[in-house]
Amino acid sequence: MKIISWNVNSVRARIENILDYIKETNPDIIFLQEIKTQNENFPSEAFKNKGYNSYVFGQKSYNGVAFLSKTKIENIKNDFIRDKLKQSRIITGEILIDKKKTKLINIYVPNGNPVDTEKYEYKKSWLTSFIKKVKKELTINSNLIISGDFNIIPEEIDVYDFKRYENDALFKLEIRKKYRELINLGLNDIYRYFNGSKQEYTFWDYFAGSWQKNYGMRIDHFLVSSNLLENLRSININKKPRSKVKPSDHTPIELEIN
DNA sequence: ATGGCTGAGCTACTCAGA
Repeated sequence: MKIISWNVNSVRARIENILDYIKETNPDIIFLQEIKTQNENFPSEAFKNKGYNSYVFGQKSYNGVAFLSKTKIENIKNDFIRDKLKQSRIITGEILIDKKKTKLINIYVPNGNPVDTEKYEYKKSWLTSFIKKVKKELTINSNLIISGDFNIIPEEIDVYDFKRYENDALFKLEIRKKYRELINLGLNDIYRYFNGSKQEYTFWDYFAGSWQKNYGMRIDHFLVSSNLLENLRSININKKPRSKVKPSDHTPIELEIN
């Protein structure tokens, strides 16, 4: 099955692009982030018409995450961690992969900039709570797929010019160490797992011709527990949606697993 | 290069993103 993660930067502003993408790619499950709408305004009908169920944890104006899925996702929850600011940043559910009960965790990690503000503190405490909960989760379920917009550049090769980002909330060592902590729980960065030292990005700023100059960064990830490695087939960053008219600033990553 | 786009909410302009 094909599982996709995409920060769409508003599901309503992006609806045509998303429907085109679905038609071209035919994914089984999509993890959406930054839907920027409340549940009642989510375009569930448009997705229903294409054969997808919607599972939404929305919020007015900002944030918001959702699953789209051709088949039912069980045990949908939005209380994986207690969010101090009550922002809609995690939705979880369960599916079967190769008869293994697998937990899907769709996340939109706080950006954290500027670093000398409470926004940065929020990102750190959010990540600390998240790591703690993932660790606990792994004691009861060894089949996890965590994906979404992590707002973390894991290593120097994951950004066009790392020196520019050394004091940025996406690349500060303190934040990258949180990512490593997560990995060290027994999770695998699947893009790296398949691609060695290849340099590809999932995000390009709207301004200053970042896309045209390929001034990007890899901040959207798939982390998969070791127990599921044998089921992985491929991973792909699909740059096509970023090249279209009225694009999101992020592009989808596509995981093939069965 | 701490903001030069973009979106939401709203109908003038702020907040947020990365």
